[in-house]
Amino acid sequence: MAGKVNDGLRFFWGKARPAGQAEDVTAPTHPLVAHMLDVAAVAVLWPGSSRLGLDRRQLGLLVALHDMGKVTPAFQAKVPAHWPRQALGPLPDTVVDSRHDVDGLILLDRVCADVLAPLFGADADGLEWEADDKAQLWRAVAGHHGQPVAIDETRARTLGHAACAAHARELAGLLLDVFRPPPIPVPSLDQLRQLEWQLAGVTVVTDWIGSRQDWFPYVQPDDVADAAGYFWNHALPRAQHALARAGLGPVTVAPFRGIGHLFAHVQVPSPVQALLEEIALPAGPALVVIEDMTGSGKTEAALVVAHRLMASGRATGLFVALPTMATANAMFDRIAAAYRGLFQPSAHPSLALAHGRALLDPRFAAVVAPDDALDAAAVPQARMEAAEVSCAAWLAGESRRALLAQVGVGTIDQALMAVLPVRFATIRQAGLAGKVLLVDECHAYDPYMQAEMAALLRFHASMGGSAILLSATLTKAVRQKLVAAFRAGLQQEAPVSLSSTAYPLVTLVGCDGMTEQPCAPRPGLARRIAVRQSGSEAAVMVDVVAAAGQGAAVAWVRNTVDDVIATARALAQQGVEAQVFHARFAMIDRLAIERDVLARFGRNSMPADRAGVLVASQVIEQSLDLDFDVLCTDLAPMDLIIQRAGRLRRHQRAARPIDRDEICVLAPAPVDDPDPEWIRRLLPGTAAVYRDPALLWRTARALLRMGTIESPGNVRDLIEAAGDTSITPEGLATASSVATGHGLAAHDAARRNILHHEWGYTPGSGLWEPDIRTPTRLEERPYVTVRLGVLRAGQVWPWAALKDETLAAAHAHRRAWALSEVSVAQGRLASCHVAEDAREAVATARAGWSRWEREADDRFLLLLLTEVEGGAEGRGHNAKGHAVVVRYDNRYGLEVVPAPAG
DNA sequence: AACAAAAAAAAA
Repeated sequence: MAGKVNDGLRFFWGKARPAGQAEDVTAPTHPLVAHMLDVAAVAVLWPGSSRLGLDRRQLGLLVALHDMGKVTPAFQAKVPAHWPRQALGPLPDTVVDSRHDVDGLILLDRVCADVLAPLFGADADGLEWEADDKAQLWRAVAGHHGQPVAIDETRARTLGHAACAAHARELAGLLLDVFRPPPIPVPSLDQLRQLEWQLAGVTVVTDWIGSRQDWFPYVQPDDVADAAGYFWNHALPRAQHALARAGLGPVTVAPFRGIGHLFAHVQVPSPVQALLEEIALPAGPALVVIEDMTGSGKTEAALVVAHRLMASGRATGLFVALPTMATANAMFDRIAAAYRGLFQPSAHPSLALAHGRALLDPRFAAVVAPDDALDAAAVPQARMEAAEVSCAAWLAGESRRALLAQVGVGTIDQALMAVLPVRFATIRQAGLAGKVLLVDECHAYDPYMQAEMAALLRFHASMGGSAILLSATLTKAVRQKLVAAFRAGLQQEAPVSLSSTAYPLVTLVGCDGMTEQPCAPRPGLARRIAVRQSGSEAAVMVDVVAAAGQGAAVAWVRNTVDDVIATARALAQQGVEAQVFHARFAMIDRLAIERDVLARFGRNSMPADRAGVLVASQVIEQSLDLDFDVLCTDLAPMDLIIQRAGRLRRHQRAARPIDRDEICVLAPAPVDDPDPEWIRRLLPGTAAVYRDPALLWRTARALLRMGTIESPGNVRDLIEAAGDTSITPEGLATASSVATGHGLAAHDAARRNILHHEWGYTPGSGLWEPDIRTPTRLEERPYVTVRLGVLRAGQVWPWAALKDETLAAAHAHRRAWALSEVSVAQGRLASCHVAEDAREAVATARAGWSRWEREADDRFLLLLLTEVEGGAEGRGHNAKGHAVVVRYDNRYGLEVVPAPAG
């Protein structure tokens, strides 16, 4: 009879309740066979599985086999009380320890090879599966612990003769009998690579879902005596339920009916929006690059393309990637308002925010439904309809799972980790597979991240995915590189060369080539800003003071925090109380300043409040919608100067105290033959932050020559002129080439780190070593996270809890500490001093932190502050071991100064 | 000699 479990097999356990968990469940363990079938059932029903191109019976069998390694004594002895003596006799005194994922691969690939042979077919010419190719499928299902596994030949010889070999063969035969799959045809190499990566992802996703005890209650060994019966009558119904609860039930995409159906507020589409509503998209996976001015409605235009790609069956969901958590949070709000329009009204797609701090965002936390809320049967109809935006708790709980939601918004890092050899990269791949990958602000990346981006586009295209890139302007070189990466993923090695310098511009890329489509700018958005160079700090200071005297809204963007603070102090001496804004504040204070700055200088600011000076670091460069009458800035690379200039006269205003379309750039004169000290003499900090002085020099020179920044008129020319490395003055050549070298090294480092799709899911596809942590961003120098605390009544309180009482509650603990953080260069502060009598209180406070934060005590510092006039003070040591005083001032932020002697 | 902002970090 089909699917009858041989006597002993049902006693093998697959899951055991962790010690200490409630005993109110019927069984202490879950049979191995049951767990295998649970997970297989989830795989068969998971909508994402359809992309694999496998028959459900084939998929079910492959995924069921993922835990084959658990038949070994090594695994069964892990909980001696559950040792299956009915099958294996008494528990031996010693059992060799071994990993069940590695053992699983050996059992599948070697021990059970002949039993499982019927799964593999031959093609029309009688050509059969290569042994190595079969091994890849086994690797995909066996390597379900986050990274690919290799066969250990010594272990393979041992296992081949072990008693459990017979059990493994029986188990394989049993599962084969449950699923009775038709043979899988011989794949092309390309198909195989796609299949193995995707299979690896599906196995992990479904194993995570199928391992939830509350969705798959433990059963008794006798319940799996009829394995096929268990699969059909228990596993499948539970899997369907589980998928709905996880927020991964099937959803249907709505047909595209025009931009107005997605965004009620769009009455008249902008030219780029109108173009993208109509333009013919290339067949198959497509890359669409949209370059247009800020304020032109690029995001809406991108969602139009995304919807069209989805509606034409090329994708089932969307992931929006942004450069920062703050921009991701803001985008989450915008997408939340529109995403339901992508799907049929009856569908309940999940929308998730994916980044390290997602659950600290109150807007996301508010839409996280309890586990059962998405279970259609359990939720009253009224509530279903009311739930405009929702995300299952299971998805929301963790960033890797959040990527699985039908619509996701998050940091680019979350997507980049899909192409890095980090644990469970495959689940991130599974999350992105079948989605439109929308990358916003895609110019904002350094060489390391650019190389990762290229790798991501290539991998995504290899998996059949489409992508949309948004930017104000890309250099041609970057656009070329990203286009080439996508085409490489489509196996199109023939180079295409970009020619258009039009702006705005839409670039369309597909299997059959590339087209560039110029586009008109949105009417009324054109800008022309004059650029005035100022050669000394003092002169800028005079201008700022004068403008403040006239009641203007003035901003000075400085390149270092120390300069920001020093400038604000100098202004104060002249009677001008400037507001200070940079990132060296505790998060709670930074957010408060941000709110204040937005109220004063934002879109809805009142003329009476606007008079005043803001001295800020790069924090106001992007994403904050600020508007100043007068804008000064330290010299910076061209794209950043253009970004900063966008903060001048950004909004329509009736009257301005100073009414001039002009920015002032503090920069040394771009003389023809600058000496090596050219930038450092005037702006030493700037030289350290922006390492290529030639880039700064070309920026200053181009600005001076053109005299204006005109959008859309000359921004492309300005950026290309600043990036033209063929013009590098001799005096700056050395420093410039050092900087270029750093960039190349970073680029190379990324290329060494990334995963190679074409090598398949093997240990060799990347640096998978467990002790290597591959970062998504390179850190040029180490930073520590300083958490500010205050000792009161023998207890350490997070700084934030003193500022906001609601954060003092126990449940707000995590949030309170996160809001009390400041990031400081380790060179300045490496350790904090804790007085003898505060030691216990500090230890108690740290004990409440997450394991990661607790254990990395050289990276997560707790600084005890004592209140002093105007702020607070603490003590510590810098990286050289010198004693320092940390001053925290409510207006100026955190400063580290040498401790007074003695 | 001098240094922005930015992200990540537990398993099935």
